[in-house]
Amino acid sequence: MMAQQNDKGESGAGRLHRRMLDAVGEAIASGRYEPGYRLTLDALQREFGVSRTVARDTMRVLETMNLVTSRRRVGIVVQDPAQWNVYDPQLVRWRLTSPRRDEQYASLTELRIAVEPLAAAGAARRASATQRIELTRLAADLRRLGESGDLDAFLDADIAFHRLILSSSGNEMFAALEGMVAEVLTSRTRQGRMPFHPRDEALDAHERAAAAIARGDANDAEASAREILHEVRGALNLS
Amino acid sequence: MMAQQNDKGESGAGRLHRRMLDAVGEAIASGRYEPGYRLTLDALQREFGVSRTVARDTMRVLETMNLVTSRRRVGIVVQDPAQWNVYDPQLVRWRLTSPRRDEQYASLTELRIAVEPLAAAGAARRASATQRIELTRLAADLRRLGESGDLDAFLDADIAFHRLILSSSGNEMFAALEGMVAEVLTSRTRQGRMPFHPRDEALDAHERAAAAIARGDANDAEASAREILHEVRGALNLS
DNA sequence: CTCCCTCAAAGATAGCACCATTGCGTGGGA
DNA sequence: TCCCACGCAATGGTGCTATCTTTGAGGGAG
Repeated sequence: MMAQQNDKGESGAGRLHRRMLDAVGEAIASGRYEPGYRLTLDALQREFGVSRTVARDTMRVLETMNLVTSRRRVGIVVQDPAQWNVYDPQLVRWRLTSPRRDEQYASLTELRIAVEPLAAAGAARRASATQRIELTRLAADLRRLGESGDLDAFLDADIAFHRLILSSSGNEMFAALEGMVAEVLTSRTRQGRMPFHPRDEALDAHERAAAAIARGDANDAEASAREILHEVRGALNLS
Repeated sequence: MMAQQNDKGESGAGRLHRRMLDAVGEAIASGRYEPGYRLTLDALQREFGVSRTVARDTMRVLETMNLVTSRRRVGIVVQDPAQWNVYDPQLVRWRLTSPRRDEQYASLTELRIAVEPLAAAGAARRASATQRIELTRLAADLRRLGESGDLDAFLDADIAFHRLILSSSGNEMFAALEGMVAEVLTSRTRQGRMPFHPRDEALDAHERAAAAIARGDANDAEASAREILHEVRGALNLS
């Protein structure tokens, strides 16, 4: 009867609950809604001009990410960051586009340093034949693109290289970090945060890692991956 | 008209959507609903005797975990495991109580091996004074309980020890793995999967790690943590 | 006769409004 | 001080409309 004043009129059309989710999620992730801040469904549906259904769905999703808890009579309470489900890719994205992006970047980089060497070792043991070949090809591409100076193409190849190591590691927990690594690498280049001129050592290490994985040498693969990440280490204020 | 035959009658009362979530989530995680299997809201609300609202909420949550996608006209489709949000603690739990628990256990253990050494190094740099003291105390407890043979108490202390390292690492991505580590350690003991008689080397390594963290020696902390995890490595069929 | 294109109907989610129930925190009264 | 009633806010339910998109039927062209 007098329902839809908003869904078709908006550019986004469908997925209007996605817009609300992004808005609220980003607000919490960025700290604009502090821990302890109380929301109510009523306020939310008025603020976003949506129905109770959509507001409820949205809050339910944020609840499973542990961004909020909802209790009767008290409302929807923003939780302490320590409780958050920080591996949720959506939350990672929100945090990477917020003022606190630097913390997030540092944490993710440290996680990369932890995971990628073992992922490389796993790949050396468990990658398929085609994955090994593809990895070798990508290492060669990296060499070529690095020397040609095409940073965008280099970034793409670099992402593909690291993704492939993770996904062929045979460990789905590692593979699930694909998107995170892509995000971090992209962010690194885009921001010039880590002045980016691929050094010979790095290119060598990529090739050595690819070769080690190709011939199934887990130890060397792990060591080479560690070397790849060595320069990254400098970006964090540790060691 | 024929609505609530179940919510009050059940012991759980409130959170009836939690029960449905667990049921469907566990079914998907265990592979009982294979990738590509199509659910519909109608079928779900009939199967679980819930209303559309609850069914929708539930599916929305599963959707943000990437366990399913819901497309118009086609229904709700179970996604490929590669897409799953495997770091969601809820999903971890479902997978650990499913027939495929062994894969999950192996993956998580490998992740521990990757993360804990770096977490220990981080703790050596960034732990608070009280955390360092507590860690030393826990290491001593472990020695005592290990020698006394009280496996349950040992498990509790072991969990506390590893949790504390993760949470004092200063990296919230590491800290978020607390629950996972607790789950893995518990599972290890409960199943006798890894025959558990704390060896002297392990107890020594725990004490060395605690001492290294206490005095801020990141390198030694990392090495000691690696040593702690060394015996765990044998449980996986790698290296 | 067959193939392809178009278009309409069907089936399913997306979303809305409104309603009853249930916890539970707070403040007023004994 | 303690207890209880009141009201707020979430939980869960019902029925409806809008919209999308798949699928299949029908018709025209080769």
